[in-house]
Amino acid sequence: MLAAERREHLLDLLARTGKIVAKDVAADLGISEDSVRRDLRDLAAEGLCQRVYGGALPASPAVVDYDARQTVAPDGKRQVASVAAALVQPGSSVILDGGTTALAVARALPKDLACTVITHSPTIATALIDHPRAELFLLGGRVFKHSAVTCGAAAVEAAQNVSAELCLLGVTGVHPEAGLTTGDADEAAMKRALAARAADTYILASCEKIGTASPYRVLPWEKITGLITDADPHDTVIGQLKTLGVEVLVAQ
Amino acid sequence: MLAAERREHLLDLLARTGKIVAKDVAADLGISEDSVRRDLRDLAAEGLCQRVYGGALPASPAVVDYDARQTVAPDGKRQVASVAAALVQPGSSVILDGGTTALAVARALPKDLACTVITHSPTIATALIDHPRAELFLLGGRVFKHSAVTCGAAAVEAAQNVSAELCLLGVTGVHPEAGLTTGDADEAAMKRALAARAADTYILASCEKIGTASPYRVLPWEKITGLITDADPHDTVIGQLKTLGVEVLVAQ
DNA sequence: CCTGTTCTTGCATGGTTCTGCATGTATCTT
DNA sequence: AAGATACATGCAGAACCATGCAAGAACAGG
Repeated sequence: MLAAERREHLLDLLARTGKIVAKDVAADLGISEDSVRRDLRDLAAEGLCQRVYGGALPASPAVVDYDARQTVAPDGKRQVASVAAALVQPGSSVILDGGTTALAVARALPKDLACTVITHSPTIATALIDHPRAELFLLGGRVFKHSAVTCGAAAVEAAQNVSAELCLLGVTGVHPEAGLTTGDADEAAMKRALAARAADTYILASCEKIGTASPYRVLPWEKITGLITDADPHDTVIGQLKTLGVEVLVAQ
Repeated sequence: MLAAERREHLLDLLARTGKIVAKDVAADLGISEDSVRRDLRDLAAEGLCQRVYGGALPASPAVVDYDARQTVAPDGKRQVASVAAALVQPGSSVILDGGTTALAVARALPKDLACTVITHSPTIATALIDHPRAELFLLGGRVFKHSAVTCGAAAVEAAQNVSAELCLLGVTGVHPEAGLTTGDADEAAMKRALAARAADTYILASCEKIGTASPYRVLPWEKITGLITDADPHDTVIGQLKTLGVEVLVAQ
């Protein structure tokens, strides 16, 4: 592993997990703690991180301000994203929906993960440009401005030509009776088309979506593999979903 | 193995694996590490990679990010963009290429202009999300990371299904004899496909492109309507182009 | 076909940078 | 307060690098 690459890795880790433990990283990468410490010292000297006893933390808020605004996903979404990102196997293909939670998933993917990402969101495509080993496929079509994703006939048609192991879908409503719902008919159709092209479909649902419903039905429960959420596992709605046979992955 | 071929190999390797270890490549190709190092040094000098101890990494994404996000396009590009944006008639359709100059054009479009923008650049699509009256169509396909645009068979096929009054195309080289050129074969093909779908094609060429050539020919002079540039109108190369019958719009 | 020039390549050299270890010190935990 | 953990420093070996040089290939002109 190149020294510069190692430093990249550290920054990436810091951005994703919010902290670095020198000992752990050294063990992970199979290098001495001294090297890690030296790197951290250098990074701190450049203002890229804050050195603390035992490891490092992100640089002071003032410095990361700009990045932070971009990366700022509420904790819940970040946790959901992190669980979802872990589902993506090296070498596999994943269909990634648009939306802020899906964007958080894109950002939670390790920088050096070799996988194929298929998406209908230009925002997500842009976010993944700097993942050198990720193969990117963008589904074209009319851009639906409200959600910043492509939708409509052309986009659905484009989706017919891809397939993947995994589909990670965002929705705006998760309700025991109403099912999975969203605010636009075209968007709902697009989500259906995406889900149909993957072996497994997981729903990304940060806790504020649970128990709510939007006008347009996306999918019935039978069509999905599971739900990823940061909601309290003992929540009554979550309980109802489990009764319906939905696999619930809880992000804490 | 030819020197140029070797450099291609290095760039390819860099794009695929995200890093180059001089030692390994030298062993793989059966050449001395010195040659590899010399190549890497040259590539780095051209900004095509970032030289680090032990090998090389992709040209710093941080720099690209910075450029892309900061609205600060160099004055020249902004002037070119402003002239190009003025060519877009209300109610018309325009095919917009990727690249920094095209991005500047997108930003130069009046916020309330009602038009249809067709693009293969997710970056440009994202930039136009907040133009409420602009209809946006994104051409899908495999994302070519170096330029952040979709390229390849699927993208070219998608381009066959659109048409427009105007096409605004960026290139990396504008040369009287070599014609319009760019650095990637797939990208060149995509640009040709885009130009073929518009009644008029204008080339966006900030002054540093004038008189230079890249490996792959995009279009001959006959296929384009005009050139938009901020170069000195009395420049000898510009004079030669005019002699060739190219309409030159000079941005001041 | 020959000759001189230019470019490329591999090698040798000497300098620079990196890395892991050892040591003594600082900091944390109990 | 004492033990454990983390740290900075110095050091030596290793890896890496720029430079200069010479041999060879490619090329142009005669």
